[in-house]
Amino acid sequence: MSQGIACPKFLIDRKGGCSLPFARHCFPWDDEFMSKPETPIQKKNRSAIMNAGLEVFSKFGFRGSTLDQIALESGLSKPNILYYFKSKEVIYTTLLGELLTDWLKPVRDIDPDGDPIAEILGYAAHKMEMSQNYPRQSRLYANEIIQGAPRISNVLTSELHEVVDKFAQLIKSWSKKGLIRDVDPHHLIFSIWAMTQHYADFDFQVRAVLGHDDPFPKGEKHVEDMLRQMLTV
Amino acid sequence: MSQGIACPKFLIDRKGGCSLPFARHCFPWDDEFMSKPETPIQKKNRSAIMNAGLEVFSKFGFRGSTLDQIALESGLSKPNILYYFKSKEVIYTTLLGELLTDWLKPVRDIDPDGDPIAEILGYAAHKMEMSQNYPRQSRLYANEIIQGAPRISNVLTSELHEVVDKFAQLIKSWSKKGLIRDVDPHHLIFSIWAMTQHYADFDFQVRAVLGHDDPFPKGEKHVEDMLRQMLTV
DNA sequence: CCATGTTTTGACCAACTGGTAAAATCACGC
DNA sequence: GCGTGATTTTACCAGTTGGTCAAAACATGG
Repeated sequence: MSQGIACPKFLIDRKGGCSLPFARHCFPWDDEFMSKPETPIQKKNRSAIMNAGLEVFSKFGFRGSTLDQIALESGLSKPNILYYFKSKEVIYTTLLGELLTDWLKPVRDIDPDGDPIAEILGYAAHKMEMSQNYPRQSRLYANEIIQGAPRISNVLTSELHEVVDKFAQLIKSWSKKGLIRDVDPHHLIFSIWAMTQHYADFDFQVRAVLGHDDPFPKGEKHVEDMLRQMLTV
Repeated sequence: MSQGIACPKFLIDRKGGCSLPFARHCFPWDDEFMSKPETPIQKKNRSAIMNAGLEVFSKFGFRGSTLDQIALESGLSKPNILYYFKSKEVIYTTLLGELLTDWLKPVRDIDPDGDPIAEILGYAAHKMEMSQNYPRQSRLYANEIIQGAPRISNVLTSELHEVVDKFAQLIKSWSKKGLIRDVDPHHLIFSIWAMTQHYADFDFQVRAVLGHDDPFPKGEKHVEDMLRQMLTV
């Protein structure tokens, strides 16, 4: 996953200032990106907090998670966590920010000049790997959307909307050229998201239903099969 | 949605007793199903609480929701809510119980002697209507599963597992008879769930991406198209 | 080994949480 | 219109919550 700059622009000033270290001491130069480089100990603790936050928030959502849970999970004390991140909200939005970067990149990376079916299937396969290897990120995102995306609605209606529209136009043009079947591009994208993220978000149900059978090799094959059938002329 | 008996067996005794009215007064005869019939006012208030609980729990999950929110939403005072339901947990599990009944029924109703593609597409269409008309139920369920289904894992591994296996066998037999393409039945079911529930759980994202275009007529068409392509030999 | 800045902690707070108890109010059959 | 049980409210509680603060402990370059 991306390291990313600590404070994506769209998240600034939701609760005053950014989430860089020394949040409470550094407000004057904080927004100005004058911050000193991270010490090893800062790096270690900040990443421990991010990891613990991901663990907790992805399960219980923002409201359902507590700093005490994150403290326990990260092995740091609560005040110590608030030394590295100004508030619970900043931990959460920082996680969301990193996530969105990783989420949007592979859509942007789709090659308009590549083979249409290979490009689409490749994207789906990539999403499938994300579900397999980073299920917590997917669940964090799902939690936020289910709530009505209170903290990222602007990103959804601007950046995501834009990037998806572009992808949809590309799909449409492939259809027109007869390279793939005529499909509703937006809803095709939704079904890719739905089918792939399902394996992360509903992991528990999937495994409960399958018993001891591992979901992944077969699941990926199935999704590929499904899309290929849908797209092949 | 089903009215359902107020207290499904599998939910009994999670936090002592059932969720019938007069919960606190009626413990002796509560489990014995000796309860008096509901008065109109009980009916009204209990349904107001259920509705408010659904509204709140579906957004914030169990941990993230508060009785105060439910009180506000339902227009009743907090102690009054606890007069009708013994605890926050009982409200939640009652909702989950009703939900699971409605969730499992259409799977059981699939006709082994019907036309395979019509049966599968019919089931998908039904799930799609559920997403359109009862999105909060879907989100409540999603929230519970994301958390690892702490209160319904036994139902998932028993009743759901069983009912899905039966459906999967049916699909397999249809494949063998050459009535539909050879597909992985379990993962086909997952993709139906994923694609249809996506329109409820990710409603906000879907609408953000689509702009002013309504998701539903086209979404349903797309899902139908997708499944038909997948299943037609 | 000391001085300075960094990191961690313990004590604390006001607001909120789920839940209780008892009194007050209400509805309705007689 | 009165009595009885159903319903609602008021006041309250103990535990949890996000967050603060000042002091203590630590690290580290000189």
